[in-house]
Amino acid sequence: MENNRGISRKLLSPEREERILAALGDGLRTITELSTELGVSEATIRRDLQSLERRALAARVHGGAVRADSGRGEPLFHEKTNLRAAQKEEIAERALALIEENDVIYLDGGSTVLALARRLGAFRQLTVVTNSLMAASELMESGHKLILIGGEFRPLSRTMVGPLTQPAAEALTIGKAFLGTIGITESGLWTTDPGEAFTKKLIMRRSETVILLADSGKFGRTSLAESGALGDLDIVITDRDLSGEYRKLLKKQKIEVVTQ
Amino acid sequence: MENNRGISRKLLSPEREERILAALGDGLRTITELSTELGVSEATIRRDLQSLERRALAARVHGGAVRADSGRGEPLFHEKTNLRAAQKEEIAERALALIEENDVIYLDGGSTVLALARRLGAFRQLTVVTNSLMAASELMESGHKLILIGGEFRPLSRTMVGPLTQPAAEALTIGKAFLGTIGITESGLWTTDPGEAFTKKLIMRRSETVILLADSGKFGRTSLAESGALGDLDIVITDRDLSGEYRKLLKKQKIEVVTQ
DNA sequence: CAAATTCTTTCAAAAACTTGCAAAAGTAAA
DNA sequence: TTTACTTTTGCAAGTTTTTGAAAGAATTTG
Repeated sequence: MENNRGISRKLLSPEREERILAALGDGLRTITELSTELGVSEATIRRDLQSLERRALAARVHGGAVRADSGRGEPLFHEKTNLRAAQKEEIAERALALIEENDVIYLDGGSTVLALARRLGAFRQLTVVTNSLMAASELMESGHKLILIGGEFRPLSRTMVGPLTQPAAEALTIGKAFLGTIGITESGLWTTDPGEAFTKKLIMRRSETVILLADSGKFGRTSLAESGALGDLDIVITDRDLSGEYRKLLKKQKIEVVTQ
Repeated sequence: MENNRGISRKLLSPEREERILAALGDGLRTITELSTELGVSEATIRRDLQSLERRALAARVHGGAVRADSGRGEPLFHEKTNLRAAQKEEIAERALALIEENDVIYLDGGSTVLALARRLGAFRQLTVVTNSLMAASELMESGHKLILIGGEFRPLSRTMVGPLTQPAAEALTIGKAFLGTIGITESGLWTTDPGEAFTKKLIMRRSETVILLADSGKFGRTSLAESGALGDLDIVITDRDLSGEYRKLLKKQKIEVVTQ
């Protein structure tokens, strides 16, 4: 037999894939539940879930799994995708006001920035640099000059991240960078993936103006990897629910806050 | 019998093709089911499905098969030309035979290479480098490691091209590069766009084995930009209609020709 | 910290797949 | 029609993949 390095399955039949995803439909399911429900052993369920996880269709947790709600490229699992949709649209609208014709802008991954990408039809001629395949799809036929940062593809966020993004990014100078984030605290920005953190920091260095798009729910949240300091930011666009505490914190760092 | 590299059937009768596709109509069917249903041996069913798969009409999985079109999530972007589609599928099938588990491969733009990308599910673990957004979309959920070459986006071909692709490409070493082309003549390969030519040449330099996928209609055609010399190629995969003239030419350059 | 649960890895059996071969079924030319 | 040739088919041998069980590692819980 061939050496397959721990990858234990070639393909999952579409039928069972379908059934598992359906079973995962309503929240978290345990391995035992899935096993009895589909009439196969727990070992098999584990292998199936491995396959689904590898393709970013499900996320495993100790004892079970949840569906990776394919909400257009947002890394949210059991959590709601569109709970803050209204705020995100508002924030995108405000970000749009910061853009001028002929700008060179950078678009990060994340649903808030994607909402901004959808609005760029309002302009005639922009140079858009991005590491997000979602944003790129959105802008493919826009007529704007589109530059993709290469790198390793991260299925969960549908972005290119990691060290390979460096050489290409170093060759560019960006006017306004629009970034999203998982969380923001006193000590800086937070992201789930180290590769993503790497690329975010890189882009901040190469940008004249760094603009963070973060709804108020992001404040106070942390995650695995630190992806930049507050001092790296020039402008933060958020919604009106931002607490006074963070308002003060940003002010102290001389960061312009756009709200309302 | 002729040597067909594992492809064991020339043609499937339209009548049985019809019957099998009808049987596949509603979801996944097992080989045994199909065998008893159509009254032929399982071996024959397997060969029939092989034929259907080769023409992208059905997808096989361990234990059975599903219809290709009924499955979810296929048509991401509409494919333009179905010109020479059969040849392209054949060529892709031969190209697939050159790939081994754990290879590092490069996929160029173009519909022939895209047909190859669609078949990569047959492997568990590949590293796929590409400058094609179509190929990337196809492989997003494949579980393969996917690396996108960054650069300026060229809408027509949905690829990243030009000088910006250089820094990222220079950082990689590719095992097998699968390239398409607009035309191929005595003096080399031809492409419509200088930026695309630049990137093709770059990739050839970074690849151990350069494999050109070109149906016989490409031979003798030129275009705006020269994108490489014949000497840069190691293998050419084409269809059986290749004229003796070009056969000789490739032989003289010590290029392996895979046909039929 | 230990017990209980869950996960990963390994193994062997079962199921499914591929390939080579020879017989059967087609096809085309004489 | 016969003959020579090609293609398809079913079988069988050999290979690969999937699966469930079990042992040991890792994680969670009390």
